[in-house]
Amino acid sequence: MSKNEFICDCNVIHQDAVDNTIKKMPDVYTFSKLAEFFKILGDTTRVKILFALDQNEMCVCDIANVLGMSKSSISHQLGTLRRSGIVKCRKSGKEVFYMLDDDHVQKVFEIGIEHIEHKK
Amino acid sequence: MSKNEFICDCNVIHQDAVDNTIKKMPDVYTFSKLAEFFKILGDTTRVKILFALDQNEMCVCDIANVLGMSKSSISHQLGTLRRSGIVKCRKSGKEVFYMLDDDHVQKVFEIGIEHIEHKK
DNA sequence: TTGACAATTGAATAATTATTCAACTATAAT
DNA sequence: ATTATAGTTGAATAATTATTCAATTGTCAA
Repeated sequence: MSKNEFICDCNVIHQDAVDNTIKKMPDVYTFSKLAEFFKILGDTTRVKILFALDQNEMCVCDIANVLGMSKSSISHQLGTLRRSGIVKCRKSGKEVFYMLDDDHVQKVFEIGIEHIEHKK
Repeated sequence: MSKNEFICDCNVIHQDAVDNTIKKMPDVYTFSKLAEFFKILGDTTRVKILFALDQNEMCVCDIANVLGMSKSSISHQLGTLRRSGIVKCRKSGKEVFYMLDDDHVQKVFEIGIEHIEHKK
């Protein structure tokens, strides 16, 4: 019984590549945050919301109308986006205006769309 | 009963912004593909795999050892990544080497990590 | 202060999906 | 041929999550 069986159900084949990669691996927290970031972007409703917010800052009712969905559903998703630091908001009277938090989101978005167009 | 109630449970507040945004909205297919692309990236196991493949092309057993997971689990995830056009592979004897499909993935990855570091 | 409306929130349901397990295919070596 | 190993695959389970519904909060106008 090799020591690898404690870790995995198969042997290392290319020891150099494996060691080299393990050495460079970021910590668990970074991977977890990175995956969470992409996961939040990975939903049809949320990419539509982000597209809309990339055009203009908007309030919940406007977004609901653009997407043809309920206020509640949009508000839930905006909450998710806000808690993940992807959008931010400002209040004005009864309305709450949402906007993209920073330009990383916008960049990732653009490259994402580029990728989709490229694959067509 | 306003005509908006057929579409949504609330009224349009800023008609210009709404109309402007609707006019620019890409088709459903694009949003669907874009969301799927991000969804595939949005998993801890898959971002780790992609990080590894960004260092070196690797076979299934090597990746399994780097991540300390089973061959089967890694193979399932590689299948998902391959079917989404995010990784590609080449066979060599009994082994199958996986690598990133193109540099869009790498770019999105880098900006993603940048975003995480920036938010720390 | 009462009514109307923008927005949020918690609970429930329904749908999606990651990993495990077991069986299987394909290639290489003895 | 037989054995061992790399990899794939389908089904099942367990966990996660998007939307709906109903109730609630906060703000403005009459």
